[in-house]
Amino acid sequence: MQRALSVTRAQNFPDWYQAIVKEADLAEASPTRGCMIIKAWGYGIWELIQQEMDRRIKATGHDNYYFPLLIPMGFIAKEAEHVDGFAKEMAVVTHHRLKNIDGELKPDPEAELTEPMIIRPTSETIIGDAFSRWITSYRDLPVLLNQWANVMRWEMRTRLFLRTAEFLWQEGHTAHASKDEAMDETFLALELYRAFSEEWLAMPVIAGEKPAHERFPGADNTFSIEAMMQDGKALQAGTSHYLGTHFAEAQDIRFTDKDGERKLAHTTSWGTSTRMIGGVIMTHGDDDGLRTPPTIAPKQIVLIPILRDKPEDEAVIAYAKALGEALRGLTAFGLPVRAHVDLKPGKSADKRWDWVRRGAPLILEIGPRDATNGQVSFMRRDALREGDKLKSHAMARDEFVAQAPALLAEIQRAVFAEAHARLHGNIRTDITSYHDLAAYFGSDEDGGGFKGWVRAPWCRPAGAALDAVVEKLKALKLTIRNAPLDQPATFGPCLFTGQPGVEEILIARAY
RNA sequence: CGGGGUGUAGCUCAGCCUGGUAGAGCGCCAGCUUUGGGAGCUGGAUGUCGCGAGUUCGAAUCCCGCCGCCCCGACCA
Repeated sequence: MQRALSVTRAQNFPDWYQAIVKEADLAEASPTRGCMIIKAWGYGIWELIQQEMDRRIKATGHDNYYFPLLIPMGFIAKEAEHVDGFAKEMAVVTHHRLKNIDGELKPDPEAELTEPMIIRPTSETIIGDAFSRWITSYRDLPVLLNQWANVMRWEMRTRLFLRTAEFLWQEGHTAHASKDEAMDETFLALELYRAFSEEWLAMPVIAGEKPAHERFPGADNTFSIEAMMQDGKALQAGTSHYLGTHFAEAQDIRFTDKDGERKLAHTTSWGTSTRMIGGVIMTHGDDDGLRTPPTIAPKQIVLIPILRDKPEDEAVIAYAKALGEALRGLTAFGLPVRAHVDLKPGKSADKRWDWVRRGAPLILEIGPRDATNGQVSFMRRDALREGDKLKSHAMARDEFVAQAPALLAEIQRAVFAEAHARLHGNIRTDITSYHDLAAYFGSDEDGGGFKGWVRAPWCRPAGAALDAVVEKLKALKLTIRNAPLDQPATFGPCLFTGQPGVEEILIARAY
């Protein structure tokens, strides 16, 4: 069977991922190492993610701010764990002028900065500095802010959307009078991400707390949402941190409480990034390209007029334009329907495959017969084929217009249901020992195939005992993703030690 | 940053071992044919062979250095 992509998932999942990013016109590598050029379809998806995420962030009482890209180097040094976590991947700005030296353009040695700047890898330090000036009284709290920005981390190995040196994200930063309040905020953000991911990206996730060794540098608690990709690997799609008073101590974020005492503020931070697009690709993509969930499809309904250089072309174009106009007058997911008439010159078959690869949810092919009979021929991208053939539906024009929002909602439900079944059908709870874990994940060489996740109790060891567990998992290329928020009342024995378990964790291969 | 691979037309790649005029398929352009679905025929255009230095009468090919990308590892809130 001829597929719209050059590689199938079964042949080679990483190659398939690269093919879809390129062939669905999402992004490409740039001349700048590790950084990507996000193209129209990919950036359009990001804008729709931003729009709805921003709405939800504001609806929970946060305001947007903007802080500088460059951070004085001294700032990053203030919180010890934070430095350790980020020092290795920092881009540093050291000069403010170039000079032509012997025909070569070089940083001017005479223009070296007295204090180098780092390009923000995250903004805790520069926002903490502002907090220390803004917060003096309990009346100033809580501070609830968010920032949309680009950040840079000098990653050793990059993959488009999943891990790039520069990426786009939102970072929420808040300061509170008490630990309880800050913890509530941390969970609020986590729940916002869970709901957003499932409702808007149609990407089911499991929210939980990261184990100690996976915490954000400088956090007391780190929580994540984890999604399952079609190869069984886990993808961390959002994180939320309770930072305790670490940054408050390091940056002197103090306030006078009602009782007249000077107290340290409790801070949080939380973020989601363009990485979510990578998650959407590996959740909803198929061998014909992306199946973009209608909520985030830059064009939800694409109309392709079938033209043949004949007089009747004009009527076909007029019919398609009028239909597009009618569709744009509708509302879906609380927003105007995004319908597009593709009038670019070119063969209609090529145009159709372009939209199949990008994953426009509804693809309409409007020919002379449709125009004459007042009909619509359309394909649902989520259920593109019947057997080897493309499945085309026919419907009266007015009925289609009446049905379009419901169809989009149905597609959204369908892609979510598929992903939901995959996630919840592939978490094994019957693996109770490291031996069984190794038997399950260790059998790769004999063609292993799809491996899901394992959910099992553990005794939550610390120190050297935790290191030993991490090593054992590493031998199987496994990581602990998180301890899901919903925990049972009682626990079986620890998967690793056989001692009494204290919580259940998810174990998986991960991106 | 370590090990391996790789870089030749817009894309996928051959040519490199054994130095001697830069190739194929797809795509692109033109013409004709076709027309409810990834069309056919004919003709055409397109290359600093990743970059730099070297050996040679002559380098895509051999030597050295550098860079990008891919895989594995390390690293990765």
